[in-house]
Amino acid sequence: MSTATVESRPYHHGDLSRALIEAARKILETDGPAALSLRAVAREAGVSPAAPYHHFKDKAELLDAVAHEGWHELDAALSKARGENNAARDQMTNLGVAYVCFARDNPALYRVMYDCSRDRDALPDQLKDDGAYCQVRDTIGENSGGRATEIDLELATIAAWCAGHGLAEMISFKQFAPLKDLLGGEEAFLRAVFEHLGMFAKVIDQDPA
Amino acid sequence: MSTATVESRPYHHGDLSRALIEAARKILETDGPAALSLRAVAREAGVSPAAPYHHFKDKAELLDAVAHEGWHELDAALSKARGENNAARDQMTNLGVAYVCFARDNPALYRVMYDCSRDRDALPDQLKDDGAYCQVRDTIGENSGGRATEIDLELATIAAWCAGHGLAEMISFKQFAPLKDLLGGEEAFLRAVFEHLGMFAKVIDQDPA
DNA sequence: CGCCAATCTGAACGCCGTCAAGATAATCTT
DNA sequence: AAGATTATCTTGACGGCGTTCAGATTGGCG
Repeated sequence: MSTATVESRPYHHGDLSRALIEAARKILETDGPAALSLRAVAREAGVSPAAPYHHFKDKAELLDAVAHEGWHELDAALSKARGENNAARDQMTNLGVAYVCFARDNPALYRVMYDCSRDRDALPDQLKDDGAYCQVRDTIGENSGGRATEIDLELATIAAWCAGHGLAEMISFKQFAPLKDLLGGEEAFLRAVFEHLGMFAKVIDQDPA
Repeated sequence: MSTATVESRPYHHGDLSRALIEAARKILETDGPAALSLRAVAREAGVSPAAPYHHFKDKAELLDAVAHEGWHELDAALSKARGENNAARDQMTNLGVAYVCFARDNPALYRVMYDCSRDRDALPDQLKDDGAYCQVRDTIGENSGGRATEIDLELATIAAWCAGHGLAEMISFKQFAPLKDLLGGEEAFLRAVFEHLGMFAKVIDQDPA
């Protein structure tokens, strides 16, 4: 109930673009990024290797579409984390933890997202207009006691984003395993790291706990 | 004076392993990671496509060797930055800036370094014994007023490393260009971001400037 | 119904990583 | 010094990849 369009290959297939994207995501989850070839995607969707070229000019363009979905889902994950609101620094830590957990739970998708960004030397513009990036900025803004300039806000957001991404890329590294155990699990480890960043100290009200 | 062993192909070539590594690095610098195929490396070194298999069991093993050199050079870059010593927070910022500048100046090499790490879900162990990683830890340790537990030190190092890596991967993103101009250049931008991390607040003496 | 444009297939190109068989040269043994 | 052993390199092949192109098929529109 999942592989290809087994049921009597329709004439023109209906919606190949969507089917290709879903096939790509399935391969990503199942076999990882290394197994994600255009030919494999076409195979999984039940079409010939050349068929995708009528919907995407490139392999890269297909991956872009997959990445686009990924950014949307990351956005949703951060929204959810922001819904459960705590105060100031905790709220930022929660956001960071949610970000890294998304990357940990969708490693292949996360990799595709950033591979696409690297290839164009930029994060997708959508992020800055109403996406995950501005959720971080808004959260920082809401918690800065009004004493944050526009530039400080931007810099703090960049700092937060970079820290989150760096941790996201390393969270599964085996060297951290002993520390995770020591601190009582992966999420506790994440919180501890984020707190050691002394994150956004310049912008967010500090409670000297 | 650089391409292959043009001078009368010697019988057995002498030191192919080294030649292959250098060929790989040259291709990386010249044409980027996408052009780095084993066959291209062999071509550049002036040998047949199968020759490398007598020195590396895999393409991955060749890349490992290249990455190994990269980590060594990063180590050297951080050492140099640590030599020009300033006080506490500045010293840490300098280390971070040096790290990101290394990545910016050797983008393809840096990518190979982390690609190898990702494939094995771990940073090279050498880093923790006497490499770049422990330079960061030592610097933090030296500047913590003695009130840093072993665990705090480790967490602060991880936090610093992740932040550096995240920034290193994004430093060339076009969205940051306006901010760089506004702050008077890329290095000023880097310093500003690092300072907004409020980095290592838990561990390093804070001067309330 | 007939035509056009969109969609899909089949076969091909050049590239890739890798391997097995054979040639060649350095090294070791005596 | 000569022969045997081993390390090194080449040739040729395999399957898989991204991509293209000519031709078949089909849906939509007049």
